[in-house]
Amino acid sequence: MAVSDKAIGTSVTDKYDIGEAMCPYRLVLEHVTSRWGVLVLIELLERPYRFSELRRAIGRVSEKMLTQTLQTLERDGFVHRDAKPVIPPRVDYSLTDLGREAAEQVKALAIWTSERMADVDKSRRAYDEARALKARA
Amino acid sequence: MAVSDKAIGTSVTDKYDIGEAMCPYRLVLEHVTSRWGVLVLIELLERPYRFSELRRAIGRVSEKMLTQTLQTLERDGFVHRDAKPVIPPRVDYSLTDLGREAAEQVKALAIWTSERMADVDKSRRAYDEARALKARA
DNA sequence: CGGGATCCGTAAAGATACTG
DNA sequence: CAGTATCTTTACGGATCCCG
Repeated sequence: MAVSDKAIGTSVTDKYDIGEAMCPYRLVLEHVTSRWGVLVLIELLERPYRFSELRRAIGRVSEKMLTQTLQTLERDGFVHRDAKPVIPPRVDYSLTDLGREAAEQVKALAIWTSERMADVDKSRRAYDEARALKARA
Repeated sequence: MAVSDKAIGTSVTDKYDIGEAMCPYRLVLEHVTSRWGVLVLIELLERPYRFSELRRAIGRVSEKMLTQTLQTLERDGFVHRDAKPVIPPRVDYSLTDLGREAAEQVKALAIWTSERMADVDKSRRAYDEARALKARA
C-alpha cells in the first residue's frame, strides 16, 4: 500500500448514483479536487515540470504531499511520470490526455470561484454580521 | 468561530494567481469540492430539501458534518437556509443563484469523473501491476 | 425536528533526516 | 535531484448528550 489509500474495496455501482454509499468515482473526484491535486493539475496544464520545479511553482507544499499527490494522480492515469536514469536523477511530470480533460474542468471551476470571490466575501460579511447581532442577545 | 474554520486571515491577492501562497479562493474551492459539499450541492440541484430529508438522501453523513457543510455553504452564499419558527422546527435548504452555478460545474465534473472510471480503473491496474513486478526484485 | 456543544479516535498534513 | 522513512502535530469526522 502507501499510494492507494483505502481506495480499494468498493467496485460496482454502474450508473453515477450521486450520493448513497461510497461510490468509487467519488475517490477519484477527491483526488483531482484535493488541495494539492488542484494546483498540480492546473500547473501542469501550462507545461511539463520537474519535481522541484513544480514544488517551487506551487509553493508551500511539502515534498511528502507533492510526492503523494503525484503518485495518486499517476495511478489514476492523469499524470505521466518520465524518470530518466541519469545522475543526478531527472523526473518530468506531464498530463496525460485524460489528465488534461480533468485539469481543464478543474481550472474552469477554480477560475469561476476566483471570479465570484467578491460575491462570496459579501455573503460572508452579511452572515457574520447577522451572527454577531444574535450573539449580543 | 465554529463555522469559519481557519478561513479568515487571508484576504488580498487580486488576480487568480494559481499556486503561490494560500489565496482565499482556494478555501471556497475546498468548500464546494469537499466530501459532503459536492453531494449537498448536487442533491440540492434537484430541489429544496429539509435537513433530515437531505441527510437520508445523501446517506452515511453524520448530523454534525451535514450541519457543518450546510453552514459553510450558507456562509459562502451558495445555500439558502429557510427556518420556519414552528414546532416541531422545519428548515428548508435550497441553492442560491450563485450556488446553482457552482453546483452545475461540480456536477459536470462528477459526471465526467464517473464516465471516465473505466479508464481510471484500467490505469490503476496497470500501475499496480507494474509495482507488483518491481516488488519481486 | 434541527441543530449546538463536547469528547475522542483516527488519519491526513507537515517537518525533518536519510538514501540511491 | 527525487524521492523514502519516520515522527509529530493537526483537524476531520463520528458518537453522544442536550436544548428550543
